[in-house]
Amino acid sequence: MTGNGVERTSRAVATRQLIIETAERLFAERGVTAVSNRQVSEAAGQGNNTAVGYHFGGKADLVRAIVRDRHQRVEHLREETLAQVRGSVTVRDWVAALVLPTTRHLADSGSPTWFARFAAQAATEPAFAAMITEEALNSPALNEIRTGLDACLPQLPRSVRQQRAEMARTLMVHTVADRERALADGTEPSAESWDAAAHGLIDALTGMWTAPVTPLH
Amino acid sequence: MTGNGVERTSRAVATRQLIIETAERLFAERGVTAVSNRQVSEAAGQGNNTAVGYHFGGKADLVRAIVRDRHQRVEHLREETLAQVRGSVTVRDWVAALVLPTTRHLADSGSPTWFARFAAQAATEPAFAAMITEEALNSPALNEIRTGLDACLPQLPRSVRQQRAEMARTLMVHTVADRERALADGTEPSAESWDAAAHGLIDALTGMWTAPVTPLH
DNA sequence: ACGGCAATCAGTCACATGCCTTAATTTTGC
DNA sequence: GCAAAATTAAGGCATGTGACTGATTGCCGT
Repeated sequence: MTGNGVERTSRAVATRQLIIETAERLFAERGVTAVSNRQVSEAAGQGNNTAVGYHFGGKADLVRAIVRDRHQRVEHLREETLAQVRGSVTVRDWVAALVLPTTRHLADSGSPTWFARFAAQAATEPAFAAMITEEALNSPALNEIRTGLDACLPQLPRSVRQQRAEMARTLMVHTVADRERALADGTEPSAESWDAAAHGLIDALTGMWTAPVTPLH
Repeated sequence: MTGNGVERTSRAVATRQLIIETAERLFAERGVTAVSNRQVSEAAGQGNNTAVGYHFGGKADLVRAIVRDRHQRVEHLREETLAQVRGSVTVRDWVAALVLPTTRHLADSGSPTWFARFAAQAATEPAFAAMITEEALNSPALNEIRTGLDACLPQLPRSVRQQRAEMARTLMVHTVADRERALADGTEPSAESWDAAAHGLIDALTGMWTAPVTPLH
């Protein structure tokens, strides 16, 4: 049947993983909707042109599988980081806990990487945006970081808090994607390393979260 | 010949404009690459299924035309705003000059609007990203605002300035797109009005730009 | 009024895609 | 080992797409 996440034969999980990685790369380079399931299957070396359909169901399910695969890897890093910040009441610490797991993962993954560009596109594409945010809520560590950050900013009005949370998410996703794209293009990235990019992002996000709220008019 | 921007008959410019507006809507709702030229032509009421090809050349040229059309409208508002801030040395003033023209244009355009979502997608799609940034550089007012803002932050290192400029751009584009999407979905937007969203964005961006730069390690 | 020409319409063709069917091959449960 | 299930291979089919072609409409200046 359609591989629905249940453990299958080792060959099957290998091809699943191969398709996931191939698709992530193609999607990042050419665009999620611009790449057909057929192209993914063929690029993954599958003679069967319906390999994506067989293993995942459809493109949406493939996208979800890619996201889950990466989330799973980043989650470990998030838990590590979380252990070090837990109990802190400093905005910067919690912002760092939000940023560093992702950038560390990218740095550890060698070069080139594709996940950041893929994620930015998937989050922007109307067909997948809802799914992406939905998947993000499944991370316990991420939710704990969010509440920890909220606790550092008790005076922030609800609407401002919500707006800044959206902005923070947007900023993280697209900033790392921009750097990844620059690395892939060969154009000079604005930060020397993933660590430098992360620190710049943490500075900026901390400034954003702690910015004074001016009244309307 | 292919409508290349030169003034043609009134019927042609009318259909061109009709296609532009139809395409903007379809692209915003379903995704730029997910919508075919054929669908755009038909949705615009053109019996000819190659109307897009005839009037614009290809999808990339259509996207460019949409962007130019909106840029042109926003540019007027930018010049007005610019006249009021010119000479200021306050970061917040220049940030406001960056944000308000777009949000004002969206507020003035009635409801629903589609440009913000379209722009966010086009800027993220690898096939169009370069063109979008290229088009953005054609705005004299925008460039003056950028230099004005830079002048307010003379102590900022080059790399940090560049990184924050990218972040500011990303943040503006996607934040207004998020609000537009929320309006279209019927979900509660995090800001009550375009003005409120703009002020929240200005607060956040000002905080981001003026955030202290911490050294690495 | 009328002839030229831009603009629109209508139909066609080659091609890629998603989905389906069938067969071959590998893995698993017993 | 062996039968059954799972996986991969291979090809076909209907549909949608971009590009091309020729016919038709309607506006323009003379």
